[in-house]
Amino acid sequence: MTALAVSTVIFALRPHPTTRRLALWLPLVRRIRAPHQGRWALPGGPLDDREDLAAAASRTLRETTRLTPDYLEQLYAFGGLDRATGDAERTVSIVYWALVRPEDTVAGAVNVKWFLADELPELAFDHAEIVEYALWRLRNKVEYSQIAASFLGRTFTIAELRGVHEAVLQRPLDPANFRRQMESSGQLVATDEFRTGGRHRPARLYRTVPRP
Amino acid sequence: MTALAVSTVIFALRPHPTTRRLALWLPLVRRIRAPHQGRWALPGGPLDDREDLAAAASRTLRETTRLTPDYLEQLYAFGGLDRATGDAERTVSIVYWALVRPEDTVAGAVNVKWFLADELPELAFDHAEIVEYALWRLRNKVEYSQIAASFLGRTFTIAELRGVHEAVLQRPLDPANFRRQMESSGQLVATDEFRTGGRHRPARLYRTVPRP
DNA sequence: ACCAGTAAAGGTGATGGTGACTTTAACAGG
DNA sequence: CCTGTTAAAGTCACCATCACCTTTACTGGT
Repeated sequence: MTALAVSTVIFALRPHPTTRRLALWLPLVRRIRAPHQGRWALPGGPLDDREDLAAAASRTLRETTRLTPDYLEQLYAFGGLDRATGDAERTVSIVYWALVRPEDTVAGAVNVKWFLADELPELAFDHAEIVEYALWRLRNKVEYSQIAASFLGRTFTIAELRGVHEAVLQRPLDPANFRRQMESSGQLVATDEFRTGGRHRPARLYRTVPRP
Repeated sequence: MTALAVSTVIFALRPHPTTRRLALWLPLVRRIRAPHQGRWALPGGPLDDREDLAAAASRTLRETTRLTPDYLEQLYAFGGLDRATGDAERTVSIVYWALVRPEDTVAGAVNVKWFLADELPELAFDHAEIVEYALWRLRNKVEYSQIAASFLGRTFTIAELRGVHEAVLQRPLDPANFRRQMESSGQLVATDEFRTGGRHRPARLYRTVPRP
C-alpha cells in the first residue's frame, strides 16, 4: 500500500539574531516516533478525506504555527521508493510552500521550532532536498512575480520591499533601479500615505494591485 | 479512503490533416466503465508499489503509445474534492507531461486515439483543465529551455527547430533572429553534416549539448 | 550551361530594458 | 540652521531584441 501525506515548507522573514538583518526562517517539527525519531521534519500529515490538497497544507500550517499563509503554492509531489517509512510502506508526499507574515511573535505548537533557512539541523527523510528545492523556487519566483509583498503588510515602502528581495536573494540591489523595475511592473499602486519618522525624506507607501 | 493515480499528458508533433503544417497531437483513452463511461481521458492508472512516480508515468505512456518519452516532467498533483469517482472515493492524480517523437507511426493500444491539441473532444473528469495547464507549461517552457529538440531526432536543422517552436507557439518567428538566439544559447552544437535535397542552400545540422 | 526560385546564413540599425552612477528632495536631530 | 540620511528622480553606456536587408549556395527547369 502507498500512504499519502501533505507537507509544507513555511517561510517567514525575521531579523537574523546576530547581524540583525532580515533573514529567512522556517518552522520544523521534532519527530516523536520512528523512523527518524528525534529528527526535525517538515510540518505535515495525512490528507483528510473531506479536504482539498491546499486546504490540508493550510491546516497543518495553522496547526504548527497558528498562522494563516499569505501565499501558498504547490511545490512538488515526492514519491521515490527510498521514502519507505519503517514498516515497508512508501509515502507519497505532496509538498506545498508558503509565505507567512509573523506580525506578532506567535507561539506555535509544542515540538515546533523556527530555524534560519541556511542553518538547518539534520532533517528527517528527504526533507533537506525538499527545503533546498523550495528555496530555489522562492528565489526564482521572487524575481519575476510579486510574492515578496506577501512577507509585508497591506502597505509598504519600496525600500521595505527591496529589503525583502535582498534578504531572499542574499545580495544588495540598487535602490534606484529596483524602484524603476517595481514602478514599471504595473503590480504596485501608490497610495497617498507616507512612512515618516526616519531622519530622511518620508517614503511613499504602496500596495499590491488587487487580483484580476 | 483516497486513491492515488498517475496520469500523463503526452504531446507529439505531426502535420495537421488539412493544412499539412506541424501541429500538436495528444493521445487519449476511451473510458470503458463508469464514471464518465465512453468519454475520453488521459492515459494513466494506479501507482504500483514498486515504482517511482516518474516510472509509473513512463510505463502508462509506453502501454498506451508503445513509445518512450523524450522528455518527461511532473506537471501538478490534482486533488480537488470534485474528483470523486462514482462510489464516493476521491482520487488524487499526480500528472506528468511528456514529449514523444513518433518516428514511425506506431500503432497504440486499443481504445487509444490521437487528437489535435486544439480540437479535443469532451474529456472525462477535470482532464480538460489539466490539458490546458499542460499546454500552458509547454508553451512557456519552449521559450526558455531547449525542450523543443525533444520533438526532433538526434540532429536537426535550425529551420526544423524553428518549425517546432512555431507549431507550439502558433505564430511565425523571424528566421534570422531565431537562429541568432539558438546559436547564442550555448545549447546547440554544430555538426559538420548538412541536410541537402531542398531547392536551396543546404542547412547545417545541429544537435543539443550533452547533459552536464 | 545558364537562369530562376528558394531557403540558409549573416549583417544592420532602431528600440527598449538594465546596471552603474549622479543629482535633487525632504525629513530628524543637534 | 546646518548636517546626515534616505527617498526619489535623472543620466548615460551597454546589451539583447526585433524588423528588415543582403549574400550564399543549392535544385530544378529551360
